[in-house]
Amino acid sequence: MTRPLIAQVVVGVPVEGPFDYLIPDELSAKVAAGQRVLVRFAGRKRVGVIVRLLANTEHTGKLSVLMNVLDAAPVFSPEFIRLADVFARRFACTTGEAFELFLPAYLREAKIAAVTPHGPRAPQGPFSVDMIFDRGQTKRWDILLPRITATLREGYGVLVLVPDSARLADVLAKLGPLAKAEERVFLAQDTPKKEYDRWLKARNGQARLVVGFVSAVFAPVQRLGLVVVIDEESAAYKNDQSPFYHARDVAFARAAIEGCALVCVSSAPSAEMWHKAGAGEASLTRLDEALAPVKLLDLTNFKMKKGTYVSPGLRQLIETTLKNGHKALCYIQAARGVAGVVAEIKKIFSSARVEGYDKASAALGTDADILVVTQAVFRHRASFKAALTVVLDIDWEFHKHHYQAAQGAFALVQYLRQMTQEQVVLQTRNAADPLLQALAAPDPAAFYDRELAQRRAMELPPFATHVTIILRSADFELACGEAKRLYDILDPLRSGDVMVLEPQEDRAAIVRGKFRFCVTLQGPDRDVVVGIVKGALKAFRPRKGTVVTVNVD
DNA sequence: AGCACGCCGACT
DNA sequence: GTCGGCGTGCTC
Repeated sequence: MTRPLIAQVVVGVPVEGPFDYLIPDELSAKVAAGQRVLVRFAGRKRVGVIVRLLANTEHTGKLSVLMNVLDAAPVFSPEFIRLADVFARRFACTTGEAFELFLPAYLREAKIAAVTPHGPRAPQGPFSVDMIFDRGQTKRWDILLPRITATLREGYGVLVLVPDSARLADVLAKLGPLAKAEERVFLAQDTPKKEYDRWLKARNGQARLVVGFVSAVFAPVQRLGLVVVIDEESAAYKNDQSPFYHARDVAFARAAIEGCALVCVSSAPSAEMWHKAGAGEASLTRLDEALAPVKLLDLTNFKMKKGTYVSPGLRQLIETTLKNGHKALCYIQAARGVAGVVAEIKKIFSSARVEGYDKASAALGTDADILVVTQAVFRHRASFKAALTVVLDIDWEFHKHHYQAAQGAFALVQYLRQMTQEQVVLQTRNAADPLLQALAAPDPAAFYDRELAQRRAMELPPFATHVTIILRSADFELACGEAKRLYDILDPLRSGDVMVLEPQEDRAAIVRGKFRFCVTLQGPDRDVVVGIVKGALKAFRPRKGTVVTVNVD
């Protein structure tokens, strides 16, 4: 092959590219796909990434010349170049923006990365997906630890994702000596230099076991042999800003590209993963464990004072529990606040020790007879147990108006069961709801079957893709008008099975003083729906003062 | 995204 | 007259 003269480069801007650059003689020995380069783009210097080298260009205008090759070796492996491509199509951004996301902040600027060349490619293969459904929290490690150990022993790298710092502590404790020697934890709140140092240790093959949060899914672990996603169903895996990627989905794509194993672990698998298992796209391993039974406490015939939660039925249950010298745990949504419930319960059970526990609490009052808690209690999921657990208002969880609400309520109940010895009671005014009954059924498959049937009927994920385009502005009229204007561009683009929903206020209508409107598209084929959105956004230029973001599923 | 170009209103 | 607002086009 003749010496490549052209480097195709992508940069972190919302235009797809790639852009062709001439390779000057003095740089010809250093250019390679995956290299970071310095280019002049639209009149100013930018850091870009070479995606391919070509012998000639198809671009008719005059070409600019590569200014510099930044690093001694490519920062990105061929697998990462493919991941950027897949990521951009999946989450509706450009390849250049994907590369920027993959890099630690320190390397988004023209600093030099002390990277060593990639080793020869030797996939661990084959690509496989396992869903471990561990109803408790301990048996999973009988599978995970040997797998992680074996993968490391064979000379392959391991990436473990955890949703939050409580899980991180649990996981590091379980990994024990393995973690001491080799783990590298990626923390978002690190300084750029520290984040870069850790990134570099993975990239240069010194850290072969990496444990981290959402964005650690991009950690450049070398010779990747195993990706583990702990508590796969956690909402924390969804990136909360644009691009709104889901770390589990990225892990899936990454394992497929690298040709390695993906293991998802959960006590309450997402409906998406349960569906994948049913469709043969993942193996399902069920680790059964006896858990406290779940009962519905029907409030239909009780008139309760507004803002109170203790029904006569619940009062009896708690009395019995206290009489037996046992503890009761009352779960309330954080937004309602624990203080009011603590006051109500103290009034009823004047001789009992009642304590609240939420995000702000220093310690869990383990001596209390009755604990009123929010989701913050799951920091103690592995250690604390009560005889009786009550979800004071399961309907609030169950009827949040987004499609993962029932899934979230199911997970909540499963976690609470792990902390309960005798029974979990759900107070409800919808005791006849078949999905809620399925949620309380002894066999978890009952819940998934019904939930997935409903999602199929309503054309919700995983049976369809939903893409929401959010327009935000400090000016209400502007945000509203822009949403309407975007809708008018999208509407004629829809094909037979793609629906475009009328513009409406976003679920979070005002965030930090910005009004939010959204336009939602849905359709059975993700590539088609995302393609339409990308096409429309190319033609749509938001007016000054409005920001557009895209959220896939 | 970010920049240049170009067209209209209100100021020394 | 011309300064500067922002709509529009373009980036190898």
